[in-house]
Amino acid sequence: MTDDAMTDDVGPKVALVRAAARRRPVAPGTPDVDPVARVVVDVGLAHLDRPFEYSVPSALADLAVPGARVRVRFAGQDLDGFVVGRSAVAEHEGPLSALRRVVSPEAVLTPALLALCTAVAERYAGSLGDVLRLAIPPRHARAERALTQAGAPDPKALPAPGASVAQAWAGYPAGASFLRRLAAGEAPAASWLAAPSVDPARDWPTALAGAAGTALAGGRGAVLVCPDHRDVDRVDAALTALLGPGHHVRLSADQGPQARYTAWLKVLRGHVRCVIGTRAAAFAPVHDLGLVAWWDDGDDLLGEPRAPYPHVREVLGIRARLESAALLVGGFSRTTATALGITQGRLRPMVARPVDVRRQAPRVLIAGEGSELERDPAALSAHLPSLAWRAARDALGSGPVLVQVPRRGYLPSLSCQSCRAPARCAVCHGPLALADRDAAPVCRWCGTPCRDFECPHCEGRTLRSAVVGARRTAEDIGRAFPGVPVHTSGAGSVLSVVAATPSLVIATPGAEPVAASGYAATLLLDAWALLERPTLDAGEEALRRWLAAAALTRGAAVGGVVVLCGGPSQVSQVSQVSVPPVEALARWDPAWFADRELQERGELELPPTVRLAQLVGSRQALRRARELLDLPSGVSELGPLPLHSARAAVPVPPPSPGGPSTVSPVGSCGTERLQLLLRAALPDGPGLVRAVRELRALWSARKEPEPLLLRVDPTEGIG
DNA sequence: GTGCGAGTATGA
DNA sequence: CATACTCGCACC
Repeated sequence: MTDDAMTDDVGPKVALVRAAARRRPVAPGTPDVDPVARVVVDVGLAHLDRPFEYSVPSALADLAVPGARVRVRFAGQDLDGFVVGRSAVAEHEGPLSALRRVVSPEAVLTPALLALCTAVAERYAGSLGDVLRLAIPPRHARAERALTQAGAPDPKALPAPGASVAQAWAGYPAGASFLRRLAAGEAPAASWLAAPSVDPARDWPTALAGAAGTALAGGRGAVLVCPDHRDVDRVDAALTALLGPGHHVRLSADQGPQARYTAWLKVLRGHVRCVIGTRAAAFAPVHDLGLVAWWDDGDDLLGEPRAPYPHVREVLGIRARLESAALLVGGFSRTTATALGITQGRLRPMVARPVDVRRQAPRVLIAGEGSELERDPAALSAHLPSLAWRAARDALGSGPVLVQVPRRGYLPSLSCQSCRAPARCAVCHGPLALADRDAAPVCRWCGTPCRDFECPHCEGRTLRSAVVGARRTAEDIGRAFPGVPVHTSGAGSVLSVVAATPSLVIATPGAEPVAASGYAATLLLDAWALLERPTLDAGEEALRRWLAAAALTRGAAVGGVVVLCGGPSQVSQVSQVSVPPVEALARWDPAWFADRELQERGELELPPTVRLAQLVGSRQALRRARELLDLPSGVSELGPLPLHSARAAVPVPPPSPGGPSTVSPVGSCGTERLQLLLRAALPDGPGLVRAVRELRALWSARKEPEPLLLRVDPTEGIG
């Protein structure tokens, strides 16, 4: 920092700064052009989340372009940052340090990306630095060099979106006008409920690719996001089929650093304008963006697990607005968040004709209605209702049968044999689970093995499995259908496709392989297990998973059948009562369910009809947080309550005699973590989020000793 | 977070 | 009066 540039240029006041900042360094090596750089420094402190000014040594004048990665001295350490602007004069009164190094002159933080990341940080009360880390992949110098040497590719001729796109969207009356407006450079926004189709010319990946192709043909770019890489594979293939190679790139977490950065650079440099990828692809710096689209809004993989936890829905929604792009959210089901967009007039519904849905959707049967007393020994041994067993047996004559099981692993969840209460850890009251067939049960929260179980309610000492998991089911079902090949797909080994020949495919939700020309039948097991999850979205999530599996099944017109097992209707008295997710599946009417669910959320003042913010910490931390919080009017406080109260259906028994000191804290279970929820009506949401952001800055500036977690739009602990 | 200066405590 | 330490705040 011995640079003389630093002393020279702290001069006249700032009136002309804005005009001067617009000039670009023209003559290489000219030292006096915009010698001040505004730098967003990655200092992990909330109250320092703003640009700082540095002097630009003349040797770096041409390299330190807006968007470049740099290294700067900050508070005695070398930190990474991005140049976000250059100017002739500093606004900062004191002396400036010099940029230490330009890591790469590649302008990775484009103005559009900066605007997007700033808006996302604001929306989630997070820091810009955190969002930039999600948006910009780590630099890979070799990829940068290799791509530079390769040079920009010749723009290949784009095939005009022809009959194939029209065909993929033919089943949707609103499709033609959406595509027309998209092609014309407008910004339509739609919630697309895909009709199930096992016809590759009309399936959802082809339709999505067609929408992207339409944006490209209109001279604009497209960003497509899918929850996982298998969905990305399908859309990737559909894009290649439609556009040929070279017009799109893929950006997904399963790529290596070099492949990922190469693909990202191709987008940044404008070599391609179409991206298909997993959630981080929502930030891909596509030029002239014309379309943002994502698939399966309800999949929790679209929620970023790192701070500030932005959801693809919000990122792409903000982005469509900032860049005037069309927006398309697709799925076999519709989330309440998307249904809200429709009622607010932000989204237009795009659905198939009822007659097409009826033909293309499988027939849905609810096991337990009517013939439940009839028992088959083979069905019994497979733990299947006989209706399901017979459906599978019949279907195996003509193709593969999918069996969806809601939980992974072997006997995953345990309860008391005598009173059926969920078995809980003696240390922290987390749920007990069997990881292996032979090992002792283990707490899923703190990992403590449980050697001698004693039920706090009935003093029973025996455990039973509450839900039969995937591996167990595969063994049982395999025995029930001797001679039929059995495939499993789930955590660890996920299959993407299975052949059209008869086989049994046991899969956990989200891991169902696609069967060429569709499954002949699909069994959905343990419906209760999904429905009774004590989370806000249990019904929505159950229906989403059922529809996703059912959509891989042949249409009713060609004998496709889905059997829902272990659902509420298996208790025949309950079948009279409407269980909305079950009814929505049977009628294949996700729109009805979403509307109904949204209305219920509205009546109960639950998200997405209100804005929630969550504070998590010790009792002292929350007390202090409330002192520092400057809440606008209209925000209500709920709690503080123990964080896991929703999941801990069992009351917490008193600590064993001998005092709390004998119970050693294990993991996070030892410290008492409470949550305080802040709730605001949607119009007051920005005020709530601003208050949370200010609290975060204060907490950091005051060096509060206790940790405090702040989260806007929490997903856990709000059941 | 780190570095530093002001202010305060401690001891020869 | 010199040195050791804490506290508070700026960090460009």
